[in-house]
Amino acid sequence: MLVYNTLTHEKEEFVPLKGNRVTMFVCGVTPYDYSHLGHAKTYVAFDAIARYLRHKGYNVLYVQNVTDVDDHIINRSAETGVSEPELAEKYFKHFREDMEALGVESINIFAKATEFMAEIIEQINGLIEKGYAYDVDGNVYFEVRKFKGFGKLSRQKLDELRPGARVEIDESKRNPEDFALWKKQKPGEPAWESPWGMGRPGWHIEDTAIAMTHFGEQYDIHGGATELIFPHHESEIAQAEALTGVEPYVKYWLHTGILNVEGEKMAKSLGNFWTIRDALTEYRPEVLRFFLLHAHYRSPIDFSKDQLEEAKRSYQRLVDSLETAKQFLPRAEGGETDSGKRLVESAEKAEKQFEEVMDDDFNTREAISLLFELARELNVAVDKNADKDSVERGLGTFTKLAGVLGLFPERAAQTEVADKVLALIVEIRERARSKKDYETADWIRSELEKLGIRLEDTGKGVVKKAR
RNA sequence: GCCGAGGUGACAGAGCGGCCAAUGUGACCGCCUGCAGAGCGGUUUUGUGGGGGUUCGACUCCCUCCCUCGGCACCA
Repeated sequence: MLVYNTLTHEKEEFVPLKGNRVTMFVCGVTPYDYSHLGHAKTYVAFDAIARYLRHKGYNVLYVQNVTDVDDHIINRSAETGVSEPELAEKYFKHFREDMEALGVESINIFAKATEFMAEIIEQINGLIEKGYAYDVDGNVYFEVRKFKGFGKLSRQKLDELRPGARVEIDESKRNPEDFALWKKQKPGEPAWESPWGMGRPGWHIEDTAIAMTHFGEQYDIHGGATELIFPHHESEIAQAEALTGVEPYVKYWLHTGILNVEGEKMAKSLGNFWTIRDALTEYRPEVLRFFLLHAHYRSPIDFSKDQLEEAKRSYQRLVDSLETAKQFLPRAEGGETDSGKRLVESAEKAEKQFEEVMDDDFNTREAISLLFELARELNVAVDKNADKDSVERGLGTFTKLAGVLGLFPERAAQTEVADKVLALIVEIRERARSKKDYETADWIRSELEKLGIRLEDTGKGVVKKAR
C-alpha cells in the first residue's frame, strides 16, 4: 500500500511502526462556532482513510484533539457572555452531530486540550530543561534556531521566511521565529497554574502532549489540511523531537487539499463558508459525503451549488441502481444465466480494482468510478433477468465496497406492516393499470410521490424509491 | 521574495511512457414505455497551461516560463 508522505514528498510503502497497529492523529476543531464544509472535507477524507486501513486489517487507533481553549473561544465568550467551557462544550456537541450525520465514525478518542494540562506543562518543562525553550516573564517560547531539524516538513528556510507577514511580531521573543509554548494570562482570560505563573498553552503543544500520551514518542500517521503544514505541524515536530530526541516523531504526514469557494479558501474569516448544518438542510448527508470524496483527498475542491447539484444527480444514479437490484432480488430465479455470469465477473473485477486504487494513496475518486461501473452491470443484470445468486453477489460487492467508503448507510427499516401496506397499494395500482385505468394509477403514483415514494414501472415490475 | 499544491473535454475529475482522455454530469439520437421516470446502447465537444528536451513513442519523465490557490510564526 502506498501513501503520499509530505515529509518525503513521495508515495511510500505503508509500513506501520508496530506490526499491524496503526496510530493516527488528526488535528481537530476549535469549537467556538458551527463547523463548515471545509472542515467536513478534511474529516470525511480521514474517515475514509481510517475505514480503509481497518478494512485492510489494521488495528487503527484514531485520536483527534479538540482545542477547547484559544483566542477564538475567549473572544466569542466575551461577545456572547457564555463562559468558555460552556461555549466549547456546546459547539463540540454540534460538531459531533455534524460528523455523525456525515458518517464520520472512525474516531476512537476525542481529546480535549484542557484535560491534558499536566502533560502540556510537563512537556514545556522538559523543553526548558533541555535548553530549547525560555521563559520571559511568564511567557514561554520555543527557540526555533536551537532545533536544527526545523523546516524538514515544510522545506522552509528560516532566513527566507517573512516574519510578520500576517501576524504582528511579539517583541518579547528573542527571535521573531520563536513560537509560544505557554501564554501568560491576560486579565479576564481562563488560565491554569504553571511553574511560570497563570496562563494557557500555546497553539502547538496540545497536539504533542495528547499524541504522546496516547501513542508514546512515535506514531504512524498525522493528518490535517495543507494549511497546517507550516507553522503548525513543523512546530509539532520541533517540540517532539527536541524533547525526546527520537525521530521521526511521525512516520507519515498526510495532508488534505482545501475546499475553495470561487477560487478562495472557505474560511470563517473570509465569510464565504457554508456550515455543515446549513448544507444538511438542503442536501442529504450522503450526498455531501459523496461530493467530498469525489476528488482525491489531496486535491483542492472548488465548491459551488452547481457542483453539489451534480453530485446529487450522480449519487442518485447509484442509489437507484442499488434499489432496483434489491427489489428485483426476491423475484429473481435460480439457476445459471449468462447475464449473471457477466455480473459476477464484473463484481470480482471491481473488488480487485478497488483494492488496487485504494492501495494507491486512497484514491476514492477511482474507487467511486468503479461503483458506477458495477452499478451499470447491476442494471443490465436486472434488465436481463439474471439469476438470484449472481445478483446477490453483485449487490453484496457493491454494498461492501460502498461501505468501506461510508457511502449508502443502511436506512432505518420501515415497519413490516408499513411495507405490506405499501405493497398492497402498489398492487392496487397494478390492477388499475392492467384495466387501463390510468387515471387511478397516475393518481396513486402522484400521491405517493408527495409522501416521498417514487414509483417506477420497469419491465421487471414496479420499483419503489425514496425521494 | 521564499516554500508547497494545482493547471486535463461544456462542467466535474482520474489514470498510465504506447492499449482509455477512465468515471460521472450535461446535450443529442435510438431502444424500451399507456404516460412519467429510470435503464440500456450509441454520439458529442479542434486533446491534457505555453515553450524546449529525453524517447521509436509523453498527458505521463526532465528543464523553463505563465497562471491560480495555500502557507510564511495570533488562530484552525
